[in-house]
Amino acid sequence: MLITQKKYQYAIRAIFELAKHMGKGPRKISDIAKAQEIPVRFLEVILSQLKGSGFVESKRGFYGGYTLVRPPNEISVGDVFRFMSGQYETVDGMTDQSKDNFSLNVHVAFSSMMNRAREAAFNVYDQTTIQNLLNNEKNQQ
Amino acid sequence: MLITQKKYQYAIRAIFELAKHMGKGPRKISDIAKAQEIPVRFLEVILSQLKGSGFVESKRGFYGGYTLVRPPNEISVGDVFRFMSGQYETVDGMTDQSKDNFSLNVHVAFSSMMNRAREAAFNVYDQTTIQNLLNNEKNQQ
DNA sequence: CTCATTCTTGACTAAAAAAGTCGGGAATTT
DNA sequence: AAATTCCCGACTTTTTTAGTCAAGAATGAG
Repeated sequence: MLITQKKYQYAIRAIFELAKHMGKGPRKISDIAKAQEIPVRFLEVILSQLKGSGFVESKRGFYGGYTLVRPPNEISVGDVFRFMSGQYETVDGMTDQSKDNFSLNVHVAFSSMMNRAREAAFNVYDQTTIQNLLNNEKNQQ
Repeated sequence: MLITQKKYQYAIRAIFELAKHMGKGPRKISDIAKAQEIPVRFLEVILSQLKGSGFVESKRGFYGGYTLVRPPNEISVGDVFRFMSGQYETVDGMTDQSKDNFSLNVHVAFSSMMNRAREAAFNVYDQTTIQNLLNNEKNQQ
């Protein structure tokens, strides 16, 4: 579960959209959905989760919508990904190693390598901020 | 689809097991399955696929089984992963960008970042050979 | 030759995760 | 009060991953 989830991408794109709208008041879910081609109902769920991250705030009613409450250069893709993955209630409490109980073999080396790979990927995510994404868009137009 | 699949781990562990057995003739599927705690039937499928990679060979009959045909230090985890992912017939032929047709925006920057993350992870996989895993096991015992 | 053994093939089923939907309710503003 | 918009939890659908199975074909032993 570490790269290709649509949900993660949607989360980034929603925040990206909010970043573009900063200073202009709250943005409606339906508008974000339209702009970024995300299924509205699904986006509701995602934004609702994102509130827990502290990156966004919401307001109901006529002039309601979502607002980005931290500067785009202080939010990295890694932050968002990390938050989103924390949202799944992983009930087990067991590591892969304790589950299959022959630890003194390939498992240790293997999972250490897996961890290093994961870190390498997150290194990239952490170095990319929402602001970077915004800049990149500008350069392309 | 890039990190946690059991199937990938099983593939590595099977090859690892064959590496340990090198020079002693073919190893039976059932033995590999027992040694590495992999469901036999599933392992059949995996090894069967792996034959296409050129890393292993098989032989039927009484003294049959699987053999590793390349030295463990010439097989990297990345090689195996790459081969295994190629095994899925990805029929589409479309990139993520051509699918959703608004390419001049966050998508470009996002997928470029995703690619870099993927490369960073594979960099780790490529640097780890089966021999490395063997050595690591020895050190721990 | 024939029989036990072992891999082979392709289709099949099961389980889990991801993606997406829905209805009704609760704030907020006009 | 009425329109608007987010909120919440449960639900359904789709996709992916994991695992199974039965019948067949090669191989070597006796």
